[in-house]
Amino acid sequence: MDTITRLSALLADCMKTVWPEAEGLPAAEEIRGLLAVPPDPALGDYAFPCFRLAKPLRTAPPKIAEAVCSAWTHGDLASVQPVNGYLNFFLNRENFAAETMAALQQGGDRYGASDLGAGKTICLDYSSINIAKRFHIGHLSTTMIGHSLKRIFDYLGYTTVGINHLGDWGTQFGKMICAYKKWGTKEQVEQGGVDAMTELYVRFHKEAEADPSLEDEGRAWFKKIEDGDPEAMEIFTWFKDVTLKDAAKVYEKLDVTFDSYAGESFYNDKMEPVIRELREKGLLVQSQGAWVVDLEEDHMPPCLIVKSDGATIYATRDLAAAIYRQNTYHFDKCLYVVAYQQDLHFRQVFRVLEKMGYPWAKDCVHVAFGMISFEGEALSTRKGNVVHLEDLLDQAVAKAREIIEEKSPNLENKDEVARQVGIGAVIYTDLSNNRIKDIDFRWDRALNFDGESGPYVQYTHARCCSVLRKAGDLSGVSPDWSALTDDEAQALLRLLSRFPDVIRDAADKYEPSMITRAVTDIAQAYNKYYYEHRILDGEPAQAAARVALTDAVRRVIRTGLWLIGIEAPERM
RNA sequence: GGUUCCGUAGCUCAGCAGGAUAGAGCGGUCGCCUCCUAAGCGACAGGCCGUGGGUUCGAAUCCCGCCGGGAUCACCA
Repeated sequence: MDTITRLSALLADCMKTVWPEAEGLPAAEEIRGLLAVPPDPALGDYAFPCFRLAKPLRTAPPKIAEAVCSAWTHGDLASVQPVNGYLNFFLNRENFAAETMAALQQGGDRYGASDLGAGKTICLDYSSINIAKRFHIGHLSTTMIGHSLKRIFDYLGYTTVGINHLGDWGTQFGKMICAYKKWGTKEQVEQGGVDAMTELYVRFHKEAEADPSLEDEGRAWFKKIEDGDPEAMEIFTWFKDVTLKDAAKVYEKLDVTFDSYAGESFYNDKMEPVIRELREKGLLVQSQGAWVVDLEEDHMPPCLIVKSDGATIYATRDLAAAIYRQNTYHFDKCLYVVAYQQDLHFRQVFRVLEKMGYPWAKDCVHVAFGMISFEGEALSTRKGNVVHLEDLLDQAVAKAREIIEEKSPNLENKDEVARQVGIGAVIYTDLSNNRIKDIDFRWDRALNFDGESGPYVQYTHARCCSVLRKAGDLSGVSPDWSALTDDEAQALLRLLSRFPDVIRDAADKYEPSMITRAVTDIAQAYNKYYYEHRILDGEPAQAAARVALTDAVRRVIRTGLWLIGIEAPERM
């Protein structure tokens, strides 16, 4: 049991002793939640506000605080002082250090991991790229938030299923084939890849303005895809392969993987049963020539299921996909890491699932994130107002390489470290703010390696590694935890002790940025500690304690960075 | 207009199941490498927490109104 949990339990007992008859006293668990950190460390390490006890006990808060203080008998754990209605606890620092270090050492490389999610499955729908489109910065958030959440839930013992719900269906693919047949060559697409496909698509639209009959030809080609025409399928599948090969390069750089690439086309033959089911359940009504599910009682516009031309739409596919995922994976949660623009769409789809009588509809969650713009303007492929992710990653790596050349000319594996640092910087920026915040991409900010940044945290990790290399072997020395009773070490220990809670909070809120912030705080606290204290000098027992703390920081930073998808080089 | 999200330092943001004097980073000014990595550390400057009410012993945090901004409102995804 960690120190805070013990403190909470003892405080609950203590209050029960003082007021055996009282009702409405908080239980240990509740106390743990109410414990606060005082604004000034001089006031104590933890504080319990007594104000809400005033009513049940019919006593003024300062009196309550005094009564608890005089009954407190656990000075070995913490001393306590009454101040203005607060119980201010001063932890026994050596004890806190010893307990926290014990937990850290017991956790080892899996500190903060748990079996909380044992037997539970989480599906994550993220990245979900479109076929024939280049991977650009607008795809980074969904990719990295999803990837990070997958690692976080893995770490907490859940079974996770990462799904890249490919955007590989729709009339545009018919148009692309049409354009390819008219103006394209095999070599052109083989060599030009996705860019060549985009060119064909752009050309199609240009020519279609002059010759509207092209639109019909495009539609005809899409119909052929739907019907499984061999030639159409061959080209379509090929386009898909080329796109995925292109995306694979980026995924490899980011070290992002998926368990499934079942995209929209995968559900082509799975929508008919859904439509039938909706009809049987009496949910489908005809409106303006289309079939919809009315959601007026939910204050939402109707959910369109079948268009007036008889074709299905993305809501239909999302319904089919959700049902398929539940039947296949039996998920406990299905997370959709998709931009907030689609908020209404998901609310509609989830509501329709509920109306269909699926109790698991409530387990579908839209993990929404903010929009990305570029230097203040909306991203637009047509206007050329995009930054391709590969370019961004390459530039970040190049910048890292420059800095290494300047600061660590003797580093052995410069290219490898430049790759880790450059990509880490990009990912850190993406996962540093609450996901709902819009991001205005700016080159100067994306390539800033100072202050709160990926490289800063990685640097701190490398610094820990450096200290540990110089420490030599202290395994025979029993650490003297009283060497960790200073303010800086205690601040660091507090952050480290809270880290497992942070992981759980991040999972509860689907918020990787909480991890980003936690590792940043730990890095800051360590850098401060590093400047205030000599780690390797002094008595062996003291050095052993400080080295152990350094090793704990190293491991926690490494774990934290891993959870957000960033590597931790040992030198930089 | 309906729905929904957001508004905290010049900029980017933490803090929001209410708690003591609102915190970081960037940018600015000024310090710190005979000592474990200066991609670091410290100091200074910078705030009616959009605004007006309400609830409360206590509100940046909860509720309501208003102002400002984003997103969205069926045959694209």
